Amino acid sequence: MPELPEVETYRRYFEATCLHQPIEAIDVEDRKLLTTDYATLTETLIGQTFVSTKRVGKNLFIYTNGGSTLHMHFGMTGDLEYYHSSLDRPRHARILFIFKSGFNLGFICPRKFERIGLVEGVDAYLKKKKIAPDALDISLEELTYNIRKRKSFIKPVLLDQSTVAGIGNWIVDEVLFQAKIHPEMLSNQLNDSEIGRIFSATRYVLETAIEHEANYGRFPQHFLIHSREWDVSPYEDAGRHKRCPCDKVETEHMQVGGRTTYYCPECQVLR
DNA sequence: TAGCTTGTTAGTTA
DNA sequence: ATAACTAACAAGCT
Repeated sequence: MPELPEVETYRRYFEATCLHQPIEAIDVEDRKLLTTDYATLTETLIGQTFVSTKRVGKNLFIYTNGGSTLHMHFGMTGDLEYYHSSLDRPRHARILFIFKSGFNLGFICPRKFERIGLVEGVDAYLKKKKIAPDALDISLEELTYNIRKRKSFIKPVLLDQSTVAGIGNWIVDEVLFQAKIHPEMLSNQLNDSEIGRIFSATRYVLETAIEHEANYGRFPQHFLIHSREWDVSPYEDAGRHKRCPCDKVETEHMQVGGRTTYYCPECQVLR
């Protein structure tokens, strides 16, 4: 589920656990997960310490005391877990950063869509990958420009990381719901009011999600996300409801751009 | 069980 | 050349 709020939560977790400890070893179960060859990765990082972090969209960058930059992308199912005893090694922790302190950071990737590697620099990486400013940093002007220059359904345009960075399939549905915009509105036909609502809703949804450490079950009841079907604990399941918060109709779902899309046919009408 | 899945990108088409 | 769209990627879950 790693959209922007998860990655921000991982970033804070990493900062709280992994800084300033010499790296003793790196264990890689499957080298396909690396974007840097294994020898270079270990030769560069062993003996160094992590000193600070930066997040842009769904990308986490970690700086070391030796001037290197490590990049992590969490794909669809990535996670981090810091632990001590090797008996506690989490399931699917396919890359381990083993610190001299005896603690370990597990990079968890059940479906192997995740990636780790060294990058030359954050700005160069973002430019090469055509990643737009972070969804919490982008200006209304730049967002407006990036939306209007495209001619497609607004949902896939917002999912495109070159429009704005950090929005994934669940957040985009929530943003469009809060902004009261149908996911199949054409991006180049949105007026200033509508784009303004997308801009505000993006910040509101992301800030709320980060506050709750991306724990969707705890989101406010007027969020559309409670209509989604997902794997939750029985506690969270009790908060799930298919009725739109507007209380007029049930939410519906369809495919937009090949992705499952939830929306309220009453609140989000095609114009 | 066969079909679904949160992200990204190579490949195809226009 | 560029933009839009689709399918594929890997593996786990139901």
